[in-house]
Amino acid sequence: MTAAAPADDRGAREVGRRIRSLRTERGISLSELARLAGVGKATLSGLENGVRNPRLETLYAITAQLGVPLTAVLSAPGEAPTVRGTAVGATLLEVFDDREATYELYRMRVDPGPAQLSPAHSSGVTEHVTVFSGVLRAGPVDAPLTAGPGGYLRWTSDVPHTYAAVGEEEVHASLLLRYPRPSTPDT
Amino acid sequence: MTAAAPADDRGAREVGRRIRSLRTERGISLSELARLAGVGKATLSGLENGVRNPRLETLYAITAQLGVPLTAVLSAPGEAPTVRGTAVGATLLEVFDDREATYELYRMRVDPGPAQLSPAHSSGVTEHVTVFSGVLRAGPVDAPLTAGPGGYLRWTSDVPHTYAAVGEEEVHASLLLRYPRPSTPDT
DNA sequence: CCGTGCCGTTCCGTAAACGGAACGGTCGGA
DNA sequence: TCCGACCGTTCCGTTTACGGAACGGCACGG
Repeated sequence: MTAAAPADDRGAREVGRRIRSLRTERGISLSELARLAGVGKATLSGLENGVRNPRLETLYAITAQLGVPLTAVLSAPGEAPTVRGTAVGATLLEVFDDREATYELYRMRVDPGPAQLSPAHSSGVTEHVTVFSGVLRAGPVDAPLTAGPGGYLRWTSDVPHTYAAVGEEEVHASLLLRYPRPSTPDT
Repeated sequence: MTAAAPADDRGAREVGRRIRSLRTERGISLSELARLAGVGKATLSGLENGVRNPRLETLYAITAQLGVPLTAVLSAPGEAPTVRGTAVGATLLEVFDDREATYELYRMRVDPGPAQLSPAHSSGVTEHVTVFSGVLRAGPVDAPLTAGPGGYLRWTSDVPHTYAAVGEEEVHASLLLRYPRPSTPDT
């Protein structure tokens, strides 16, 4: 199938896949979601299969019913990685400032191949990684840790550390950097 | 029918306003942007004035020409919480689809006060929380876990679970939901 | 003073997304 | 075994966003 996809602007297909994922996660049928969202079954079917260019209104009705913002189903393909290295690409998703620390939340991708080294950060900085797919080997260069899908790694990054994908599959993960605030500058 | 505004799903108007802003910021005319993006002037005009429900494809062509991601003209960042309960508010930051599982990454805030209960999810779903600030008590109702700033919690959420802020400080955290894929529907 | 060029809007025929109905397939109970 | 309910896909007439062309308005130059 899909020999000649009628309307694949290579974004529509991914959007469809995400919607289908969100729907099946919730355990509801296509028919039911279509009814709840007030759209036709044909519309939703074609949308999930990536054979339609949905109107914004349609997407909005569906994502609202799924309880997610529009941005959650729209791929950000042209998005330039914030950090880029030989093997690691990371996109900054959010920054959170607290009195005690600053957090930076990244989506990280590690390509197969040689490990990438990262210099030591300032004292007290910790890194938290949750692996989505692939197998990641990361941590201090002298004592790296390994985690597969769903796994969690944490280390203090005040020493040089390394990232590497184990095997041929590229690794997707969330990376959280925690920078403790050196002192509390009163406002 | 056709009240005054034919197509104001209160999103289309804002989208149009943002596009017009981005265009005028760059000092280019409507006609020129339409030509560069490969869309008709009528299309862009109607879109900026919020009298059309654009197709995803159209929006993509225009935002690409403006050099901004699609998300830039849709919902503003820091939008209303996606999930809202008595004590917990969460915003979906990203969805990641893997062959084995789907991940949803949220920014979560838990207000002080009574704990909020969450029903059981389907089997195999795990929740991963990294606390930014405050002290969080969360997990299965019969065996909740506790973590402070920088701490990490993980539990399987196929049983009813609870979230609560310990003390008077509101809790900020990242929440990662992992939904194992029940089966492999596509090729 | 009027022609020229570009602006943004409006008109109009066409292409495509839309909703409703019909279809084949699967599951569970009588 | 049969029947009914529901699933997701496909067909089809309707609605509507689409691009091209024509329009009025404004600024500049001859």
